[in-house]
Amino acid sequence: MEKFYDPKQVERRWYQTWAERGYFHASVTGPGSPYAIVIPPPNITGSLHMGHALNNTLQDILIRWRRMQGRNTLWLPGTDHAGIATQNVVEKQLLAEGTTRDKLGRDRFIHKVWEWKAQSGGLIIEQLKRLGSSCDWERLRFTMDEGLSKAVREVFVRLYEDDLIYRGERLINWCPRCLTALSDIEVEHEETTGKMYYIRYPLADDPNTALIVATTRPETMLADVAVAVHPEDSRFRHLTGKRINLPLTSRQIPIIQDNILVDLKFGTGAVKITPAHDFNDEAAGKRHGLPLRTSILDHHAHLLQNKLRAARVEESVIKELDQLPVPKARAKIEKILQERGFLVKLEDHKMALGKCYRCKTVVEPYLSEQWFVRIKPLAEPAIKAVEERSIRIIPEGWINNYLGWMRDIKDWCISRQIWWGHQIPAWYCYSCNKDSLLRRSTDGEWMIPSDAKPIVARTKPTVCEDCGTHDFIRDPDVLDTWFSSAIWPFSTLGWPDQTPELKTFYPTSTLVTGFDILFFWVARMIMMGLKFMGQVPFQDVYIHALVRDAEGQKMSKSKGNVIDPLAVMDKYGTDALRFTLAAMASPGRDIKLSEERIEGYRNFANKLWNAARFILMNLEGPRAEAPWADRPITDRWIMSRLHRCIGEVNRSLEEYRFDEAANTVYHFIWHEYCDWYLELSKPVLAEKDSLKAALTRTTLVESFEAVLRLLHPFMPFITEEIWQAIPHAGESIMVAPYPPQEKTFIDEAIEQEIEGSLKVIAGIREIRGAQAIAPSKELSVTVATPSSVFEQSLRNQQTLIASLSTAGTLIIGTDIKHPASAATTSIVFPGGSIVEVGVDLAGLIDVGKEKARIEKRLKELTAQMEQDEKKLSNPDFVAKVPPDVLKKTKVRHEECRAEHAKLTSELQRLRTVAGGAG
RNA sequence: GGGCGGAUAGCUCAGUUGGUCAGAGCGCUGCCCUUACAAGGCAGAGGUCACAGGUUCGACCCCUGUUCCGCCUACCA
Repeated sequence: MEKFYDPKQVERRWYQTWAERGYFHASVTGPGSPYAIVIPPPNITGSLHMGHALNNTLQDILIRWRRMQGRNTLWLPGTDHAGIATQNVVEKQLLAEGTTRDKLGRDRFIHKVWEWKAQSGGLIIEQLKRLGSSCDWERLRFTMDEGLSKAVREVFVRLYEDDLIYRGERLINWCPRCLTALSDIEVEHEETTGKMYYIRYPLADDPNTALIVATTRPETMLADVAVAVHPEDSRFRHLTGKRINLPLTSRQIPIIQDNILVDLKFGTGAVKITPAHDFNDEAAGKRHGLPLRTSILDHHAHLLQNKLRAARVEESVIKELDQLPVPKARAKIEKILQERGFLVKLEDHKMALGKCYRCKTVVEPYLSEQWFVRIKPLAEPAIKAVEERSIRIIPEGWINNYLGWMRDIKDWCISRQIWWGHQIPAWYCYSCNKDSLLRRSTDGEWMIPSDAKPIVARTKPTVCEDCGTHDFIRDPDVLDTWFSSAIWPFSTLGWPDQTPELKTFYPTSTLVTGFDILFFWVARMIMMGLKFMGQVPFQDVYIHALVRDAEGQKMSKSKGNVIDPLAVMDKYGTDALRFTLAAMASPGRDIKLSEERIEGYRNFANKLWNAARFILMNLEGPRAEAPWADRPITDRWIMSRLHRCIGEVNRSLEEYRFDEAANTVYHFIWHEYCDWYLELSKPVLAEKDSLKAALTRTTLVESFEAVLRLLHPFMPFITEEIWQAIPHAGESIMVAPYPPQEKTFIDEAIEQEIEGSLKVIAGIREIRGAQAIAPSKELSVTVATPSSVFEQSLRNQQTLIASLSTAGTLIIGTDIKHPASAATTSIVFPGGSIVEVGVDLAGLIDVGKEKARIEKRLKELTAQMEQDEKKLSNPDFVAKVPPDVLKKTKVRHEECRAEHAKLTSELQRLRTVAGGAG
């Protein structure tokens, strides 16, 4: 074995072996109670980033842990077609090839996307494999594969039949670059500084009087239908009902009162109402029965001549604005208003601009025909499920977040004006609608008029019930990508068919995801699961943090602060990356990832590797079995410690405390198993042919083998590699049992005895450190203790202590006098029963250093004693404190006093020595 | 505007129902290439737990306020 662990070849080899042996596959008839996780399907356009790495590491830890526990474990993988994102990617590629999707036409474009998917869409899957993900690849699903598409149509039709889906003309968020509608949550708000325009609106009957209206989007004024003032605003009360000459148009609009839209304390107190361009205005317009004047924009967010004309904008203005995109139109309007004296004031204004979450283009509220899910009836049971804890959300802080959003949920716009996705299963009779049917100029798609009657069906209808003809056109829109994601937990298991998979694995056990898609995905899965399966889709939702860079910034390509998990895996190994992510996954806190931390856990892997080397080197001799009570005490000690560790790791994992579990096992392996147990075993093993050595060889194997199993979910590769090299039962650690805590191994008395000895060893080393005495220098050491029990236990471990502290002679006793001649030193362990360790330094001692050390310790002791005295003299403390705390305090106080006394006399003596010398 | 979370060692973060919890990793200092490991060992230095009040016998922990910093959300035109 090499001195350094080399992950590269190990990882590839073992992953392949596991896959070949079918360990990843879950059978519906498999033994054990089912444990299932459906993967949050990564986009086919995706490449593994740290978020994926974290998300899938945590899932794999759970999966491997449960699988080893003997559960019938399924991790169902898949990918998402990612409508807009994928379409954007392929469009970019087309552009490079000198063509566009419009030139290609719908069918050929979609064909292109499938081609792209076949070529590049599997990348993320290969990357997940590199991470060690033990998914059941035989069950790999894609949101647009046949079965899932069928499920999507089924869900759509049923929702429509239940009147939970409707079509209508609404104001929606429109991305002028992607040319599609977006749902509310697909709009990201970003604080930006814009301008606030103050515009004069002259009264119709008194042009010298005017209302000043404030707006951030002056171009929309051309579509104003009214101006609102607050009913309690005395400034304007007399104007209510009067009309205004809308500047730059030949229209007159009314002044009305509205107490919802208008905030008395904000702006000028007068608000323009533009229902076609603003969500609040739309609502206000509805309240007052105002006309819903159509938008002045086209779908590229360009101002359009004929629409402006319909709004009765002056021809000269139309000429200047025609075909201008919004930002330019805004500048132009500003100029025109300025010239004509309508612009009274202009100031900077902070506001939250809505942007497309896919392409960051500023979205425009846009009036158009869309499909919606009537969401309230679906949300109610989903709220209840979480309130009643049928679904646990972990950490619980997210529950309120979820409930708040669900209670205030708005209808879900599910139609998208793109091509890549599930086309809406709605058809329209051609002959019934032919008079109003138009083709869109850009891509030639049909524009379905709002009064057209949709026929929603699982398959294309054959005959029109109204006119008997057979020609149908299909609704050109596709569904929001999240529509198919919403049914992922059951569509992937074969629904709508009643498959054995569905029966065995639904509801799934745990969902592991980031909070960024709590609303996009989790909430909708809960709604759909309850609606179509009548059961929650998962029992637990574990929500993990975001991975950020060392400065706490969200990692993104544009910021250039991305730590690439693949590069990390190359450099440090997959196990190191996985362990880092697990150890840092504290609930409710973002992960600020730094390379140093990963390096630290790479070192940990190497530590384990070298422990394995040590053990393998020592397996030469015979191994013996013996009743547990006859094993060497150090062996019994480490097994006791191991089983405590096992208990904690299991408990932490039950609570989704990946960080605790990882830190516990890390600390145990490095600082107990390696630092102490392997060192303690050395003197035992040195007696090559002894029974003790033979027994310890057995324990070495047994304990280490269990340690590897304990660690396997976190570091699957290195544990398998080592496990295969040491004596073991079974064909792979992946399918070996996860160690359960066995209480019979836990022995409090032995732990105390060994740990007391360890403290003595540490004490002797400390003196070496303080006095700069080489570890190899043999010392003669005197240990004094007032406790005969402890004395006995130290005597039992005398050889061990001497060996690990390089004490040539070691004297242990209850009441030993200091050797009269030599300068000696002593050390006392707070809380332990040792009162003094005297070390005969045979003239090596540096008196000055020693005095400083003792003086410092005396200061600490004094402080502690004062504090305890205060407590103990306080009657309230004595009366109210729990007895064990009181007892501990008293004991500590006594110990402090004793130590203080000893050290004081020690110091006195040193002064004499020093004085004598000087 | 509302909501949530954070402020603990030089850096990144843990800290279980208030009482041996002031901790880890990295970094730093000293001594060690001791046949598992220098990607290592042993030892050490380093913190008024953001600030100010309060509750309590006792507060990093609970309450109130303040100051910074994140994030989510929202109709301030």
